[in-house]
Order: sequence, then C-alpha cells, then structure tokens
Amino acid sequence: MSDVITGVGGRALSPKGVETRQRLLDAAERVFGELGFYDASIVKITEAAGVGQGTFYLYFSSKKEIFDELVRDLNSRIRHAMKVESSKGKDRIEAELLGFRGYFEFTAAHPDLYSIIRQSAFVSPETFLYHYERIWAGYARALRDAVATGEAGAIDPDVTAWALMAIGEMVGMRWIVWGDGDVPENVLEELGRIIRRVLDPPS
Amino acid sequence: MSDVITGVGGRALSPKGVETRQRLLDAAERVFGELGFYDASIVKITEAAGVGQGTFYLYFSSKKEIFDELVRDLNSRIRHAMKVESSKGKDRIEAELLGFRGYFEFTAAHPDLYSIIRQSAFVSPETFLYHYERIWAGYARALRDAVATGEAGAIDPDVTAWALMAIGEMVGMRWIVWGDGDVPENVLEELGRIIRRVLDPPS
DNA sequence: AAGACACCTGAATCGGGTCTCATATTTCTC
DNA sequence: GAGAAATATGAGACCCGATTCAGGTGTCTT
Repeated sequence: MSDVITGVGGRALSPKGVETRQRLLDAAERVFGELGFYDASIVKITEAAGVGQGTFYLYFSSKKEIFDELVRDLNSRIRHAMKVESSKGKDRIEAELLGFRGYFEFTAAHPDLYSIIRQSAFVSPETFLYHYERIWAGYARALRDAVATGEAGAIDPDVTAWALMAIGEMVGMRWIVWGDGDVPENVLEELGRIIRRVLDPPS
Repeated sequence: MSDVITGVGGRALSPKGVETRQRLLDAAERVFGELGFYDASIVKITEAAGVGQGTFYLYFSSKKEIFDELVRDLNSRIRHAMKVESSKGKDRIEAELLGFRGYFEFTAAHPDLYSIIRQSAFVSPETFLYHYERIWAGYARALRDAVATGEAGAIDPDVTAWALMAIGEMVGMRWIVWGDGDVPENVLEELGRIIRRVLDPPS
C-alpha cells in the first residue's frame, strides 16, 4: 500500500509538487468531462490548470495515464455514494433501492463524469473492466449475504448482481442523461417491483 | 422510403458507383471494428477498400457520416437476429429468452461491431439513442402484448423493457466480450429465472 | 471514334496533436 | 546567501489526420 504520491519516474514530490499534480487532475476532470477523451488535449488541460505545457510531463507520462487515474477516482466516489445510501436500508430490498438512488443522485450531480467512465471502454479497457468489477463485487457480496440470511430466495448472486447493476446503469442513462436529470417516482416504484421479484424473498 | 443509393450531394450512382460505395462500407466495418472510431482514419479505410483517398469523398462527406451509416445497418441486423429467434418461442417468456440468445449469437459472431455501437455514444449521440430506442421499442411492444393477453402480470412494459434490454447488454459484455465468447448454460438458466420473475406471469 | 459523363486519383494544403529540451525560476539545505 | 534540487516554462521538432483539387481514366451513347 503505497500512498506516497509520485511524479513520472517515481520521483517523490514536495508539497508544491503534490498541489500542482492535483491541479492537473482537477483540470483534467473538467476538460475530459466537457470535451471527451479524444477532443481533450494536453494543452487544454494545462491551460485549465494554469501551468505550462511542459509541466504536465513532470507528473503524468501520457494523456491516458491521467485519464485512468481519474476513472479510478470516480469509481471510488460512486461506490461510496452507493454504500452511504444503501446502508440506511432496513432490509436487503430497501438497501438495494437506496443504493440505486445513491447512484442516480451521483449521476445527476456529475453527468459528465458518468460519460467519462463510458469512454474508458475504448480508451482503456482494463480500467473499464476494473470499474464494473469493483461495483459488481459489492453487489454480489450483498446478495450472497441476503441469500445466507434468508432475505433472498434461491437466486444466483453473481448473475443477479450483473443484472441489477445493468438495470441501474440503463435507468440512469435513460432518465438522467437522456431525460430531465431525474428518475420519476413511477419508474422508481417499478424498479422496486423488479428488485423484489428478482430477489425473490420468501413471503 | 427512398431506397435509391446516392453519393455526396444526392448524385445518383451507376452500378459501379454503388459497388465502390459498398466496398467502402465493408472496409469501414473492418477498420472501425479493429481500430475504433478515433484511430481509424480515412486513409486506412480507403486502403482497406482498395481505392484512392479522394474517392471516399465522392460517397461520404465525413468520417462521422460513414460511421453513422454503419451503426444504423448494425442496428437493423441485430434487431433482425433477435426477431428471427424470438418468433420461435411458444409463449412470451420463451420468446424473450430466445431473443436474448439471438442477441448473444450476434454479439459472439461480431464482437467488434458490438464495440462500434458502444463508441457511437460519444461519436454520435443521436445515433446511439436511435440504436437503443429502436431495440427498446420492439421489447416494449412485445411486453404490452403480453400484458394484454395475460402472459405477463401487472408490469410497467416501458420500464421493464429498458430493464430487460440492459440485462441482455450487460450479460453479452460480461460473458461474450470479456469472457470466452459464449454465455454458459447456468447463466442462461438464471436469466430465464429472472425473466420469469420480472414478467410475473399468472400461475 | 468523338463527346459526355461518371468515376478515380494522390500530392498538397491546412490544422492540430504529443512530447522534448534548453533554459529559467523557486525552494530547500547548510 | 551559495549551491543543490525541485519545479516550471513554451517554442519547436515531429507526426499524423481530414479534406481539397487539378487533372487522369474508364465507359456508354450515338
């Protein structure tokens, strides 16, 4: 576990270097979010960060590297948002629905970031895979627990986790990204019905 | 309904022109599939088609235009594959599962093309939307019919259609694109269980 | 076979990108 | 405050892509 922040070549950074690196990351988030990976350029990122072009290469060796770093960061923020919400649920069904709500809220608050992650599919397939597997793992563990405690019926937790994750992503895209930024109440209700049916809790 | 094939500027094409246009489309499918939209270049497409660079602009006005044409073509092939399979089903549940199989078979046979469609999200959002809405519309109509005939319970066909489509896409990605090109039998079985539960047919 | 018309060509233009490097500045250490 | 180390700079070398254009080739008609 090395939490030490380094520049290119593993160079240790002074507080000033750490700050500049962070400025570049923040700028990259804005620029990638607005323009997408391919239309974003190093020049635009350094301009947004208020540093010279050459400075970029003191901290990141390529455009892809800073992009990957950003996706990992977003992934952990999304999982955090979901976990915070879902932990408020009294049972597994409620927890799942709240987890979705957390996801939708994050998506609504950061529609650009949502699109960044989708872009990683082509920019950096490993990172894209990492993103889905991390989220999936959380779902699958929760579902295994639910089966163990009898809150869910005879389901396959692994396959069901992929299915639920898929639904959350699609609904976020359909009603938040393509819609007016909010998932309507009737859709949330139907989502509740679907989750209940899929989880098959003993009555 | 104009089935007349034209070049840039609506120019009518002779048989030779039609053939060259098709050669470019076939080449574009291979090049986009292998390299993705951004790394593909007009030069590479014209080389793969065996024509000069300038020829490209006799038939398509830009890289995006030929890409959009390709996505629309793929969309109709996917829907056709799904329809052919699902029409073999004896009831709605079986039809849905067969439709998924058709989709998986298409995905397995054309993994590159699958990725092309995902790329359209950034290259051409309208086309991406078109793709999902066309597929969704077919699902939703089938589900409405199922509700009417009593093959499905008190479901919201529109929301349920988005959910089922999402599941199919995610499973295709997880087991075909990331996996070994085939959806295992046990996953298909669990998928059957999920569909049955979600459709809620009266027992 | 001459003219018309569709088709084809690739070198050249133009724009824009990544990354390097010689040099300058700031900060740290003693 | 002098020397070392870290940080910063932006012009320019280098590369590659989309698109245009002035002119060449094939094919059909009469």
